[in-house]
Amino acid sequence: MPQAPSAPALDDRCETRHADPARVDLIRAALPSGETLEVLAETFRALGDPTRVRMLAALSRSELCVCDLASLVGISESAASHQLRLLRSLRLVRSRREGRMVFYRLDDDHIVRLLDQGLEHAAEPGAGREER
Amino acid sequence: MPQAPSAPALDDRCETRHADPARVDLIRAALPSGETLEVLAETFRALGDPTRVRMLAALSRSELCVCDLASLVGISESAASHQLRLLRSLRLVRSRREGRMVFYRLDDDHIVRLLDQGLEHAAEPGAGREER
DNA sequence: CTGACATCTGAACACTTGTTCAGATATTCA
DNA sequence: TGAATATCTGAACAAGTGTTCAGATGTCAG
Repeated sequence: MPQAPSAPALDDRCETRHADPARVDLIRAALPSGETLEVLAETFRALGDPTRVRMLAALSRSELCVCDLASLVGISESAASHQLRLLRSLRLVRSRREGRMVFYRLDDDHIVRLLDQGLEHAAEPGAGREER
Repeated sequence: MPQAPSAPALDDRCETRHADPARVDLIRAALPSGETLEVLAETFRALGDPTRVRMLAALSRSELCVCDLASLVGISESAASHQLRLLRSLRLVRSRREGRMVFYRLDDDHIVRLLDQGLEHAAEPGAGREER
């Protein structure tokens, strides 16, 4: 941890002023790797769509096939299949074929906890987009 | 669980066949309200951006001002301000003015848990976009 | 008040995203 | 095999998103 020996700071921006850059560097170093953060964001983004979150909420109740899922959330089976492929690629859901049908369920309890945690926040008093 | 009394099912789609519609209706009824799911999705979507998730991860370590946050994640201060407004409107961060500077921090422990939960999933062996 | 600084804001742009559509694949039954 | 069902897939379009840019607001020092 260098502690800014002399450095009159040629570039006298705020970052080199009040909150010394050393602290910023420390925080930067403590952050998860860029790749991990990328995966994290990708996962959250998958949860960040009304259609998909409905599908996942439904799947947290019961295993379901594509067409039931589609009718449940009110989209075409094609659209559902596209979404399920995304969710599957991120290991949020898992598929199981039975005859001509494919049943989907949440991949693990992790996802349930994630949904519940989010619901807790969403259900908080005065949640949801309050300007200023 | 009712067991599909008669119902020859005029509309012989899959939804009325194997997984009886009654079960689907039960699940639909058990889902959180549409508005809650909307807020939930909006919250997750806010977390679903690499820039924002970096900002939040940084804020989980320390309170920071806009320009430190901007330099930390490598975007302009204007862009940071835009993102912070979004995060603030969703109650994910909270601001505090001190002189000309504005410091941001996570709104509550909820957010930390949400991030940690997501990180746990993202850090899982073989996480992150595996095709098929 | 004036100048400097930190942050905020609206408009506009390139880029991404979710859906639809048409058709392909896979499985069952006659 | 051939028809029917359930799901999957690629291309393409409309809608939404994050950034940049220029300028506005609010705060402090002189």
